[in-house]
Amino acid sequence: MEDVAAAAGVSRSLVSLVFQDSPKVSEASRSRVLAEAERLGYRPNVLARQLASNRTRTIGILLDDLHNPYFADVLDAFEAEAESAGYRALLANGRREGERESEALGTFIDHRVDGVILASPRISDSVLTSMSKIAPLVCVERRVDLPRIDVVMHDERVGAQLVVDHLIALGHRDIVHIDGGSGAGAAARRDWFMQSMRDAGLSASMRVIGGEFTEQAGREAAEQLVRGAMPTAIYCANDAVAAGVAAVLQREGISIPGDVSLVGYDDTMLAKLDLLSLTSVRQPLAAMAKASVDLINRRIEKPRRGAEIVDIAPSLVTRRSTAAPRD
Amino acid sequence: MEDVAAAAGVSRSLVSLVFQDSPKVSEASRSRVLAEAERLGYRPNVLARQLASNRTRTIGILLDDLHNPYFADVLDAFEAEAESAGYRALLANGRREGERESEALGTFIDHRVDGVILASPRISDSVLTSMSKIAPLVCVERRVDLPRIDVVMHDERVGAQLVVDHLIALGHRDIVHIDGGSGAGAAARRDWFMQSMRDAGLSASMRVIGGEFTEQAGREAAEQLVRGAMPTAIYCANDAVAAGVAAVLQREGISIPGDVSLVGYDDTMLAKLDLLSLTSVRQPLAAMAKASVDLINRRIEKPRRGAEIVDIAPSLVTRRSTAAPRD
DNA sequence: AGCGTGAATTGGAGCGCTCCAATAGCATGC
DNA sequence: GCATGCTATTGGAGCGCTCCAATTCACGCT
Repeated sequence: MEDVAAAAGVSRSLVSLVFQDSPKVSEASRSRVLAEAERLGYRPNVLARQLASNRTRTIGILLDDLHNPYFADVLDAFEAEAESAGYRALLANGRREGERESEALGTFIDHRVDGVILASPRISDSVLTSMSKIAPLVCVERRVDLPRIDVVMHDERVGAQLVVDHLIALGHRDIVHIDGGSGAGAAARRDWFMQSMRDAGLSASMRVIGGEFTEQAGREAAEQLVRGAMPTAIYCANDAVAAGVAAVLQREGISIPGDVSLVGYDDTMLAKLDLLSLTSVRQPLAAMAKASVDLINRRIEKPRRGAEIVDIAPSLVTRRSTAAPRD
Repeated sequence: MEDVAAAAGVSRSLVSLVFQDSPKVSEASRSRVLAEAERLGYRPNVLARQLASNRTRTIGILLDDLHNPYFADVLDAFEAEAESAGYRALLANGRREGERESEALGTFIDHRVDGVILASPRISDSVLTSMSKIAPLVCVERRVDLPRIDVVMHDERVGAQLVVDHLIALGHRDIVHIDGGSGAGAAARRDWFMQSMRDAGLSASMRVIGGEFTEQAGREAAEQLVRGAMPTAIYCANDAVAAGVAAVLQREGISIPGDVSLVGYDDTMLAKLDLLSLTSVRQPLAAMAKASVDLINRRIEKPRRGAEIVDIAPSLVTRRSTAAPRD
């Protein structure tokens, strides 16, 4: 920096201002400094800059599991939003363990991020509370109820409603839900399914099978159905479960959607696969990302604000896995 | 830090040494400092530490596309390896554009990472060359030939050999390869397939169809095959292509592996899907990660070392998509 | 000529740490 | 009683930047 300043015949401060895009630098000085910097191959040291300004313009994004294609979509949306709001995104991989997640959160704090977005975190409330005193935290898809922690959810009620309405409109009545067991959000998904069915006057023909958010769980549930009474439609807790179900049905020679309609959740890469072409609920990730970054910005401005909960409505993407039931 | 030092009755320097795990601190001082730090909630500022020490103990990992499940596997392996070698991993998402990748590489450099691992990068040689003067660079799965840039590859020759041997052992002779077009590594994959077929004396019955590394390309190639002469086995440039092929075959009522055997590449989540259960070549990611981090370490020690190329043999994972051809 | 104005520029303190050379403390050996 | 060699500590300069208050400068105005 010293060298650039000398070469351009200005002070170090002026060089600093140029690289901050300050409006109060004359055009002449600006271009001279820029030219010399280019010539000398100077790039500002981000570390020093962050240390001196006490602002990193960085948001930490903590993901649960990058193997789940859903989180790749989540990442994309959030990274894009952070970037367009002028932040750099730092990424960490929680690998489905609360312990590792807490650690990653600590790393974010150590790096003085301006805020952290936690996607479906498993971290304990006590860790969340203590961290929330240091940096703004936003929980996505987990409804925590803690003093200064904002929450962004997609609206499970709407999701269930969309699925049930779609299936009923096609003529289905005998619908099974394979749930996500004790996984995050599984209870809400199941409960709203039941509520929607009841509202439609179908409490008699609705069924729920216990599962998990995995392909394996989908296979097991499907085998159980194949041995017993098949419904005309199966609504799965997520796309992975639906993939497991599809595998078993195919092996058994049961056609989708000819014999049974299949619905997933999350609209991941799996649903888009032509082999599966799965009707699925698409979470409003872009809107959720926008809301999250907004909440962080607002909490930076006003740290003592009360916690907010934002709910955003999902949409249904219909594909070839759903159709009217036979006869 | 000042406060901790005062509370523990020692100097700032001593506190610094404690947090560096220096061996020359007495047990008494160490525990006193640690206790006070704990009590006061002190955590060292990573930024200041990195600035002062001029070492970040951080490796940048540049991925091409997190939507491709292959890269989720790559990330896992490399992150784990970096961590166990005492580095923190910084992640960036290139999103399949050389431009964005160059930018991300610039960000890494700005953050003074100790080294960068580039997975299948599309960056131009000139950018690579200039960046390699600032930080150690390792290219994974791209065979660049530049002065100080090390390369880690999995051995395409072995991969092709494994596939061809497996299919021949099952009794196949009429084998089609759907290639990756102009994608990274596609040429090598195709060429070694042809070489292996020739070596087996099957040049007459071998065929290659032009494609791309996408599901869409797989569908198109499959449609072409369905309309023309079907082989007894199809070897795809990657798993996504195989998924596309499988979708078309299923729709046409062509059974896998009854009528035709299918082989993929990369052994991603897709291959593991029960619906597909795809025989696929597994890249030795853990070994590749280890080699990469090693190369970075060695280049930090000896920056002017000549470029090295490391080749690592992959393995074949056989699943239900391959079997002996009909009669 | 003297003045006020606003824009452009500058000097220097400070961000929170590391690291080096210097110092303190203390048991040894003679 | 003193030099010697340790190890445990300390002071202070310095990492590369930002940011504030102060200064300079050119300009138009009375």
